[in-house]
Amino acid sequence: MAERRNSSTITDVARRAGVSIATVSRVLNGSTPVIDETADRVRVAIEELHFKPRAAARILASRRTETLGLLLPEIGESFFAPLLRGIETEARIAGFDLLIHATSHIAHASSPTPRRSLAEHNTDGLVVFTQSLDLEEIERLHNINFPLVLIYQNSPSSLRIPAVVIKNKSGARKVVDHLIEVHGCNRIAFLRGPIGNEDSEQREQGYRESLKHHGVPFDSTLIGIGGFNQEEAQGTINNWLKAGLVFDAVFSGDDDAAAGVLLALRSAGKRIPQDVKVVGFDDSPVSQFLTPPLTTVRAPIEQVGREAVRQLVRLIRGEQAQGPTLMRTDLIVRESCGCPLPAGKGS
Amino acid sequence: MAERRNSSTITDVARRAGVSIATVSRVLNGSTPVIDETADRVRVAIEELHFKPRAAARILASRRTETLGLLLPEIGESFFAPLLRGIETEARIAGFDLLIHATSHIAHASSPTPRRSLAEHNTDGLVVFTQSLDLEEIERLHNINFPLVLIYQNSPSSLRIPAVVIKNKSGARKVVDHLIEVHGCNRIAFLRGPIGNEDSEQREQGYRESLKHHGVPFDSTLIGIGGFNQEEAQGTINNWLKAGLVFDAVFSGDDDAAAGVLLALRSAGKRIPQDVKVVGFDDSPVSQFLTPPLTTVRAPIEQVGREAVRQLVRLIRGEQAQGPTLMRTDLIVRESCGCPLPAGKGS
DNA sequence: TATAATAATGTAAGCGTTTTCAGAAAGCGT
DNA sequence: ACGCTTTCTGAAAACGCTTACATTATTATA
Repeated sequence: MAERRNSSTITDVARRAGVSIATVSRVLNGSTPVIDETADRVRVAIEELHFKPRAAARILASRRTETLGLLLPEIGESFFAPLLRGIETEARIAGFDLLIHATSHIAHASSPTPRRSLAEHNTDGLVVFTQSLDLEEIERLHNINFPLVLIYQNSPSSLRIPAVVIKNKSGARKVVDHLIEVHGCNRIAFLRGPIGNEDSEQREQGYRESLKHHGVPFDSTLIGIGGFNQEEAQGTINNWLKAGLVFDAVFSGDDDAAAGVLLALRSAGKRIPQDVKVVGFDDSPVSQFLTPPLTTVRAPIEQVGREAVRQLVRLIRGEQAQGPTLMRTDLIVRESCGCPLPAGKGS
Repeated sequence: MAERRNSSTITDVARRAGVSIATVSRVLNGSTPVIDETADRVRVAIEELHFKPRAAARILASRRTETLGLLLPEIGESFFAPLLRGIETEARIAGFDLLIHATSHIAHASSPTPRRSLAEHNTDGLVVFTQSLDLEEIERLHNINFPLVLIYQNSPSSLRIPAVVIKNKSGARKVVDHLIEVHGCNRIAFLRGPIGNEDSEQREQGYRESLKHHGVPFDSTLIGIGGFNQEEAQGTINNWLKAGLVFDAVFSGDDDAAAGVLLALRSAGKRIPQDVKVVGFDDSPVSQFLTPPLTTVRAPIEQVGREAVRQLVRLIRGEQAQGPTLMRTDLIVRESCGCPLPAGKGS
């Protein structure tokens, strides 16, 4: 590789400005007052030499990385962009860098072990998405007092790690209530997310509660696998249709899966919402573009990201940890549930 | 903040294994052969002490960061997830970490200067998305021989920086040809992307070429702003409709914008494709869910990400730089252009 | 005016690795 | 048994910063 080791260091700057490296460091960090005139000389020298402090040296000396880590099981579809946008924005505001690891492929990848663990010494704190880190490791990190914020996942009750989660149960409750109360559905299918996923479980609870509250019998054959993705949901609906299962509505665990439901239903000649009503969860960007526009539950994805980082930064700064933060949800009524098109939308 | 500085260092491991730190480093990196028995002792010690090497110390000593940077103007919608997935996957395979900076908010954010520049000393190389870094800085980095790969943007001709780009012109050409040849359109509007965006310009070229080739007159009033996002596109179409502009098709610069076009058209009571045909570009995940499913040009977004990282890694390893890599596109015919639904899709 | 307090700067000791260099041990041909 | 490689290992010097502490210059106080 061609050489490029010529770049200047703090020593060069100090020499050129006629001060000690400590003073340069001070104007760099504002850690101690420096006489204006001196500081200016230093700034000029920095400018002239195009000096950029090495992050590694800084980190090593200060023992602060100024970097946050984001752990994800995988980089999902519609859900992912707003989440990352929230996280990146807030991290930037707080002056932190962002390191991203999708952990899923670690297991079955060619590389034997992840070389760096994206924790402890490489970041000041971690935003941990559900199912991206096993409980054992979460415990270990928490026990050594490493700042951690969980998102879309509650803390194990013994640990009290701050968590930012969606009000899944009440959200699910709202949308299923709507299906029953407004549209008179009584054979409502539910499409689960990945196994072990908390969101999915809580949404199922809301679904069951709503059923119970309205005296609609629960039928376990109406619970299917959606996997929180389009393909699996599509497959499940196809199978059901083939098997002749009867249902008048589908509550899909998330919007990506709802897209699959719509696809499967339509290609089987079912009309939505006349034959089957469909609702989702998340109000991800796709949902308004689906056919018909999807009735869903708005979960403030970007806000979850921002709030998580805010809490993480507080933790890093040594402030008190918070309990779980519950983000509210809103029912977004569009057309896939059978409600009429809102009036007055034409230009 | 509570203490957690107790974690072990290479010195602790060396002492426990009864070797020098140099030897520990060697078994850590495999840089020099170490007798099996000794190596095992070291490995045991590492295990027992839960030793994790500090990345910062490593970077400082080795002058390699093992980190790649991704520079983006902003974290967009449907486009973004596949791109990042490609980049992250390939980076992981090559053993690099990934640092992400969205540069847009730097300009108008509260923080005066970005604290760290995500270049030179903080990463081994950079994947640079269009409009995320100004030409001056690109030149500077290239001149000091810093590994750089451009995506969705060609290298300034004087510089010869490797770039991974989409065959925009031929892609646009294909889809506009289709509109003219198959559907007989002759008042085709084009919705531009952000100003200065190369993709947009090349797509416009393809559009113009197709018009010219078929003898369809070019009308500059049919060129509008789409901004590569839903909102702007929606606004433009609304304005056109209000102004009574006549067009029989819209070629939207990208799929996000196409979604906006569809929304605006529909809310004005236009039928698609009967009244107006609509086509997009990218084949982003939403496009198949739009109403009607969007005819578009498939651009291999995830592949762009992967290829960019592969080239970047080669550059970092000191191999020869490549010229621009053009990724092929395919016309994806769905229904929004007026083509009939493909047969045999029912289950 | 002498002296204590205060403010600005410099000195130098780390931070935890990698890596160069040199030394010790072991193998080998003669 | 002798030197000559060939392996493996250790000592110690970087890497480029931050920061505790020492020093000097300045001002306030008696």
